[in-house]
Amino acid sequence: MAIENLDDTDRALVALLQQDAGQAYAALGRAVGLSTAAAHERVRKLRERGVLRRTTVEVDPKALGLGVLAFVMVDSSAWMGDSAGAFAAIPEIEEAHVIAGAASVLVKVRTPTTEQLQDVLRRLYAIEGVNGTQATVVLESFFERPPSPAL
Amino acid sequence: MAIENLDDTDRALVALLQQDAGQAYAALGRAVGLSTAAAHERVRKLRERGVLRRTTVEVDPKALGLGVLAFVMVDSSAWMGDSAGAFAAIPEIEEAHVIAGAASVLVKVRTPTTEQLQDVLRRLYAIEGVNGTQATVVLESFFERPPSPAL
DNA sequence: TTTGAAATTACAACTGT
DNA sequence: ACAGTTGTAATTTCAAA
Repeated sequence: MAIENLDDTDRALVALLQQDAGQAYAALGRAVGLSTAAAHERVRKLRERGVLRRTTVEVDPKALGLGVLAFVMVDSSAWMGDSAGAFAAIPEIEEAHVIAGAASVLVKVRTPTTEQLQDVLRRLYAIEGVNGTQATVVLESFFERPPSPAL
Repeated sequence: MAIENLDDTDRALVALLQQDAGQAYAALGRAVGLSTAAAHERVRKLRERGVLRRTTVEVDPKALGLGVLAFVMVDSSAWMGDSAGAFAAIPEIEEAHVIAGAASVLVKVRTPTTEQLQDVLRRLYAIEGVNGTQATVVLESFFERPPSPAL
């Protein structure tokens, strides 16, 4: 699952789909020099192998009423390695990563208001082992984009 | 563009599309109690209004050879408000946010190796006004998911 | 909302490597 | 066996009534 063998065609297909997952297989095939069915089969296999996960839509967070974005460093006294579930149970948390360094978990949080951000912090404190948080509020997002495939 | 008026049906459609943007309009309509064409029209308008942006595929970063994830706090002496382009020009940077607090920009970086992470830091230093970076390497990602619509 | 034509997807059977 | 090609049936999209 980790080390996958992707050729140039696979990588091109991934890049094209990241840009626009709605386009027809015929268009994908044309772009990489393959027939419709061959492009289809390649993509099916990429999905099967787990290289491609779900197809989603990017949303404008502000339009959903999510105007506040913050990153929170979560300090803990205990080993947080299997607390993934506790973080996932807080829907406002978009990402949670175990990090090297001072704090032990870094989370990305989106809420409608700063009051609700505070409420998320309260719920973070309720997680077993958590003994401190340090929130950094985002003033402006320059951009957020999908990972670009390594050369 | 910022304050949008979404009813419950719109929000349900957004949530369904985030989960699986590939499903047919007939299925979407059934799920929210609408005809195929009505669901289609709703989604078309959500796109038009910019609530829904592009449809993409989620990829497994490891499968693309992107095994290293890090968050970097970028300190600067000058106003970084219009340096978005300079950050966007570094493809390894997935997100860049202007933040309140000590450092002035927070970036999310994905690279194949830590050597290449170091190279990204070098390129960050080359940006006008940048005078310091502080990288935090991710040991394990619990999860990364799309923003869940506010209640 | 329903209808229907055009486009697209999904699945064959087949071919060459 | 494997990956690709063409052909075709079943779905789906999407505009018009």
